[in-house]
Amino acid sequence: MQRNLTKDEKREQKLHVILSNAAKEFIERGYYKTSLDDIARMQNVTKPTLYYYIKNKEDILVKCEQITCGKINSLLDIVMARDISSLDMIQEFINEYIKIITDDVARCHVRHRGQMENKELAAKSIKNHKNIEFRVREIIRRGINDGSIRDCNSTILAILLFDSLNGLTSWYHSDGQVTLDELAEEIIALVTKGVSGR
Amino acid sequence: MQRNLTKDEKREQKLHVILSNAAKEFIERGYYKTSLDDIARMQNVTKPTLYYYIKNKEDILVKCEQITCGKINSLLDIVMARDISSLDMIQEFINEYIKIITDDVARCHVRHRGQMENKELAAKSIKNHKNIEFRVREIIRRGINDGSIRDCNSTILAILLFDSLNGLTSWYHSDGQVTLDELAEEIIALVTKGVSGR
DNA sequence: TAATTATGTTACTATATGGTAACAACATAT
DNA sequence: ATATGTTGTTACCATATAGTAACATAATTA
Repeated sequence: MQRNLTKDEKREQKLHVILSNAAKEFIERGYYKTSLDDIARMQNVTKPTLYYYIKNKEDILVKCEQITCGKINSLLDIVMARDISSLDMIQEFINEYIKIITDDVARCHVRHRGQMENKELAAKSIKNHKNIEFRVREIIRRGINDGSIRDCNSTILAILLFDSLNGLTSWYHSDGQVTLDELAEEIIALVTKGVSGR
Repeated sequence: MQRNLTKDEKREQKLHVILSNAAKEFIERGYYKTSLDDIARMQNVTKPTLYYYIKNKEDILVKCEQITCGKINSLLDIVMARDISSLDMIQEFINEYIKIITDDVARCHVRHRGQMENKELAAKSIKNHKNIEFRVREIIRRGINDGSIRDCNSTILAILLFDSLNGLTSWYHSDGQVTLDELAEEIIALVTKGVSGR
């Protein structure tokens, strides 16, 4: 048995359910094809009730983003603090990033990042991602300096890395044939060694 | 001076203008935020006029897809017919694919692929892409056999390759600092050699 | 020139849906 | 017990917009 939840914890929990359900639906049917009525129905409540937990429809995207970017930045904090080569940092990052990103809320964020109708929110969203990309670029740059990473365009590399990692969100499902570990291994091999035969 | 266009050529041309404009707007503002009235206004016509060129709004996505997939499949025909190693085929493919994909109509297709509301159209769209992916996988498989490509999971590799290439559509703009050739070079280096320092 | 077809327009309908106001019931704290 | 804040409801509005019908006109063909 779980101890009784406080009022705030309950609220938090309900918000999380709303976000998960909405995220899943946004991914499967699209943001505009999923109405607030649909989302409310999934919680067995009515639309106005949602407004106790979210400011408006777009706020769902914002909240998904906050949660996901929070996780990614924490991961970067941890990885960058470790006493390992930059190449190893990248590998470690890939390993954990995959785990973070294959979750409905994160998927939803990746798919809708920077697409808010509210210009300010959209700008903030893009900035959020750029910041994460910048931090990874920083690791790459250090790697080029310490020799663990081949001399290359760190900007392009960072982008390509994120494109392939984020691409996972649209095809990887945990119930498929490929496990997360296999996947991570394959990606890391590709990133480090490339595909060349000899 | 250009010779006079036939009726059908004119029609074709107008359709192309509609598709380009719509594609650009769908990318920038989103499919649902761009109304048919908006698109019509760009051509200085009214909404009903569009219906002489397209069946309905979704048909714009379908037509963008047909054009783009046509180009990609032709490219694959050419590349696969050449008498070069499979690794070289992949390199050649990347080189040309980048040129195809950095165009508004292709961008629009990439962004909206498989997202039609009409289930049949969506299924056909996914199939279209899967077929292209399959052909690239076939090149990879041959490459593993002939030794030009390292032993790896061809399915995952094909997907990752397309994810990073298609990712270009959301950040690469020809007016930026990176030229298409530099970009292709960097991607090919990454794919073949990876990033490892030594 | 007459007839037909392609291309365009104005005006409209049907429908969906984000958001809100007003009200109800419940839990909690004093 | 009573007051207060929280969480929920029903009913509604405003607005957007895909698609169509009916009509007008230009262009092409017979």
